[in-house]
Amino acid sequence: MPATPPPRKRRKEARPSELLEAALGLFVEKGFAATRLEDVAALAGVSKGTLYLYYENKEALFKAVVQEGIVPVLAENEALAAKHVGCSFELLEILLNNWWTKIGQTAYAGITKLMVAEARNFPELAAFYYDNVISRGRALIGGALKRGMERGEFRSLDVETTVDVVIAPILMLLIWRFSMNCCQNGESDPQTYLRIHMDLLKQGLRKLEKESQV
Amino acid sequence: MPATPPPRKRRKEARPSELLEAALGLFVEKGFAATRLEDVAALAGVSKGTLYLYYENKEALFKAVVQEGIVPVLAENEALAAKHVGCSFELLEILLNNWWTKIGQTAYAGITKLMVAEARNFPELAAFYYDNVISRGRALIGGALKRGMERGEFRSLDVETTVDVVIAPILMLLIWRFSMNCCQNGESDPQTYLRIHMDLLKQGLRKLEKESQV
DNA sequence: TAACTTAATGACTTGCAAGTCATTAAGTTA
DNA sequence: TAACTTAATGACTTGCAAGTCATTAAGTTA
Repeated sequence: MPATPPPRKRRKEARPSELLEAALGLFVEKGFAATRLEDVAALAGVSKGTLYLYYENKEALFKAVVQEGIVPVLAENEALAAKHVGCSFELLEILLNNWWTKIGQTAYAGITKLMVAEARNFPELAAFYYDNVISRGRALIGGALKRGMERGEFRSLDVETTVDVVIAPILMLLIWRFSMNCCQNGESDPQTYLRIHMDLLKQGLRKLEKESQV
Repeated sequence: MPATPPPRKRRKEARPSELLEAALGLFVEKGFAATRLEDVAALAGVSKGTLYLYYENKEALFKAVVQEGIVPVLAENEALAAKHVGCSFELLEILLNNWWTKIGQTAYAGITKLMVAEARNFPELAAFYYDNVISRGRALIGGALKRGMERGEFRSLDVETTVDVVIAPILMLLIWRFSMNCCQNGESDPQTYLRIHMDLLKQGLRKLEKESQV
């Protein structure tokens, strides 16, 4: 006997968020190029044709994932920075911890690795991500460092470059968990890693008395 | 009139190294999955069929690139570490600088990014790279840190985790140049970046008098 | 110089995934 | 309940790249 297909439900409102969630999961697991839109559709419980009803193509789907999931956290961090009154290292800690909590500990961490992995092959996505996430994130950390130097809490270093040095271990932590992590036998847990990074940074950035003012 | 094809030269000895060089260039530019073996062959001046005469498949070709180009630098660094007699921070500097010179400044830097990018989709390559490059590299840096802690030059921290924190900025530097780099307007040059990293590290690792011994 | 060995070729097969579009049917309107 | 609108489907088209293999011809041996 021929199996009767399940009835097709029409749920125009629920589809976009369900598709984005499925897309996030597969993009993070497989990467951008290797994710099949048919699989995204299946994971969201619809057919491939339906996906194309809501998103023009793979790139549009990806941009929507970033826009909905990551951009809001930057806005939140910008608000935190604007109203901060304490010392600058504390501000740095707050910003990095919030990023770690909202992005690093979620599936969105995988987007960081995806962008690093596929930027070269998808320059338009790279430009979108740079404008909407990276440049804003760098400005945020750069602001905290500049503030600390101006208030005499940190020693004077080139801000733009120090930003990159400060965020590199955080980025690597996010990236690692979605790449070579598989091989490692679970050494270095994130908590310890972040604590050591902040420890080294706190002592490393501190202005020592014997050093000359700039 | 039909163009006469150029004469086909038989050069069994020269082919492997020419194919490896072409493969390195394209792997680094496009990534592993997106590199077409036909393009590798063309860049090396042979046909696709010829490539398969020398390397069983794409994975074998990649392993050969790593084996010939990267593994020797690790052996060299192990020799440098074994014969070092000065202070431990100096050893750290020597190892990181040598890695930067021999790998970071060459096309091989792109292999770091490639592995991070494609480890998940090619677990066998990931395992090969982990065993032959990453674990040896970590052991090298870990040894220098352990040496410094035992001699009382560095404060006591979890070695395995500190290794990751110390190498993260170097890895990010290599990775960045082959991914999002395209978007950036040339801020933060490698020289300044490495100097700031080593500056922060030198002061960050230093054992301060007031701190308790472990 | 004829017979032979093997490096090199490239047309071909296979399989996969993006994107399309004619068809179906869920839910609404008259 | 018949006519209509549009959400949803999935077979199909298109294009691409890995890997194969029968054929060609460079260079060697007898």
